[in-house]
Amino acid sequence: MATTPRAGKNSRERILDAASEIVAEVGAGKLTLDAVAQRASLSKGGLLYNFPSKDALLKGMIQRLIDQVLAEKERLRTSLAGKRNLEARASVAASLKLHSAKINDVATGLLAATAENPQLLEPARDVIKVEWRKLTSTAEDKEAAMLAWLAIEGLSSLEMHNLSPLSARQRSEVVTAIERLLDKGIAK
Amino acid sequence: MATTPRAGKNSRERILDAASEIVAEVGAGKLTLDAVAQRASLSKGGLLYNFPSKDALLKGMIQRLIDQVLAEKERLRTSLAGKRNLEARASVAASLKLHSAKINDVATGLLAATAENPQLLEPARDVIKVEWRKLTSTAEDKEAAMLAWLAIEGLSSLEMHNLSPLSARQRSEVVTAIERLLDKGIAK
DNA sequence: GTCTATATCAAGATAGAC
DNA sequence: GTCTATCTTGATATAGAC
Repeated sequence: MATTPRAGKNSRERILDAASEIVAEVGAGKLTLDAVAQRASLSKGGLLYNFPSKDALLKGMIQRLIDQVLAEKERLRTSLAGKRNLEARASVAASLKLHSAKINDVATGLLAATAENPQLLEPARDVIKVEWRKLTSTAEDKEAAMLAWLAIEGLSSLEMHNLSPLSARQRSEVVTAIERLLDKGIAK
Repeated sequence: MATTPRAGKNSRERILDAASEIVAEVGAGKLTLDAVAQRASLSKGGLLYNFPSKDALLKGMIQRLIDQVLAEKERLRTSLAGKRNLEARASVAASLKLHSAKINDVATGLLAATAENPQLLEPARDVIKVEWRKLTSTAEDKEAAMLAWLAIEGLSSLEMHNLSPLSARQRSEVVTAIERLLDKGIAK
């Protein structure tokens, strides 16, 4: 039903789609080669031809996810151009926008999957470092920008693990407060 | 070397210690019944007598961790008594204090371990909900308290996964900024 | 309450045909 | 490039003796 159309895609993309769907729907613990192969409508052998190991598959999934998030942030940065603490705003907006999307469930699962092999997170580390550097070096109010970014990070991490205690009302209060923080800063 | 003394403890505690050490040192992916039994100096059969399944073991680990964190927060709340936005401060202080401790590595690992069985996080969900309710209902400045708590949550989540891009300097700037936020609030 | 031995199973990976 | 069949391993869990 909610399955992405896969006709016309090459095997690699089809496999990545299938794997992401599994992670999003039933969690990384159920991400087996068998399951991926079945969902991508090909055999395990065919799967392993495209991704020679499970690690290679995870690596591919993570890279694609990173690319998607960066692209979204890029779009939002453009649409927010001219605002104060722009980079922080773009990050906040991207995080909020992606939250409701399937992509977030994938991220959650992948994060869990990296527990056995933290090295898989290396590309994410690099990206975060670069984006953070942009954020801190271009902010009009560095402290506000850092806090806003961290707060959104906290919110998103809690929601990822389904641990968020915020009511819908509180959540929107928080979003408003973050915007105000980015506008006005911390009181003197 | 850094092994906790285990003489005089009952099997249950010895097992929980051993399991926590494994998770902290080599990650949840290596938390096998064999490894735990060996480290706790007993057989796999003996282990399974105390915890009839791996899930039961994980459940025990998580509960003990929650108890430890709550106890730490309790102590800190007392020592901070009288300050503005007390609950938020106690959470922030507890999070910062626990960061350097072994307990944080255990938490990281356990979080990963819950990927296969999200239900294990249920007790954590409950505790977070209760603490959040205290925080929001007693805060002198609710918005500041919420943001401070979320920011610390974000920092701690990033550090858990070794994803934090903050330099040592920036980290202490952030801590200072959070304190200021709790003192003065967001600017009007 | 703890031990040894073993059953069972799931999953990643390989080999070679087509 | 994809398939089937098979190997191998590592892990949970059970059974029954001590």
